[in-house]
Amino acid sequence: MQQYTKLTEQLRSHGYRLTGARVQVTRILCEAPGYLGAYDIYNALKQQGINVGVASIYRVLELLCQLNLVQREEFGSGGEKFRLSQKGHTHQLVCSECGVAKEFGNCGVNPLAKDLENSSGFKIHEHWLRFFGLCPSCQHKQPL
Amino acid sequence: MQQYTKLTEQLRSHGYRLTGARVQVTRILCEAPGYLGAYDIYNALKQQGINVGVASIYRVLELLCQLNLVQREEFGSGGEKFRLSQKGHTHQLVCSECGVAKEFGNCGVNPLAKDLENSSGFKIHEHWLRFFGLCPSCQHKQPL
DNA sequence: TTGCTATTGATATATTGTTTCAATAAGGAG
DNA sequence: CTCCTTATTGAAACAATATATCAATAGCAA
Repeated sequence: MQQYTKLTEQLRSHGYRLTGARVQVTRILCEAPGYLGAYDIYNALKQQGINVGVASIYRVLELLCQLNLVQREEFGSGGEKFRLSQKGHTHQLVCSECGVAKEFGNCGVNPLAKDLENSSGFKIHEHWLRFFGLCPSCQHKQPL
Repeated sequence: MQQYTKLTEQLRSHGYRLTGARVQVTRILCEAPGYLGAYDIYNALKQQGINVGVASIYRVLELLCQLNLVQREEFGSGGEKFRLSQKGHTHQLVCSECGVAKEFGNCGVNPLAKDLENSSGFKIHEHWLRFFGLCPSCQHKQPL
């Protein structure tokens, strides 16, 4: 998992100790297909017999966010979600059930951005385009 | 405040009783300039000497959301925020410095949504388009 | 006014997030 | 490899937000 190695090296090279908590949280993030909440990570680790305090998980996530290695998001209820930083700006297709997120390519909103800059006086430097829905696998699950 | 009357009539015409809790929560929403959290409403009412249980506030908000009279959002930490429905779905121009948000009109991404449904198998039910930038006033402030 | 029942507030509980602090372990020095 | 410093940790207490339950209440139709 070269992604994982890259992250831990980033931590080291910024002078941070490579501790158990950091290693484990980073590993879970690398293994996850999409967004995870702090308590998702906590439970995943617990299930693997690894105990990392909730506070530490938040601390690691905060640190990884500061280093731009992880992105923090929130959508729907249930607090903030995290995942490995992706290249480029955010164009996502997010499953509102399981949190899986797929990126997609260009979106064609740049002309609109230009118009908005002119009409609003804002200096736009970023945009998100995000679709929410049910992924194929969640569509087939039984509703409880 | 005709907005307020419209909301209460909507409730009545859907067969819901016009109760104290519904009236008060609706009124606060009508008076507010922007987004409010459930506890913001709770405290606003308390300050006016009106007691409405937290549970009821959530119930009223849920109901108003179902009737599409209120929109639920979340940005930043601190849970969900609510405000009266605006026309159209969420297309915002957000100042990354001061948080001011301006809505803007239609965005033309629906064709893209269709394409994505076909190529991904997702069942899309919502989207966000959000631009981030510096609003005119923040452009003139000194950087710290 | 009365009676039915949708609706409520209180309460308990769950979930998410932050703070504090003594104990621990990472990793450089020797 | 061992010691030492101190960055980092986990536990626990706390705070804020959200939901479930249930007996009591208040809307509203008749």
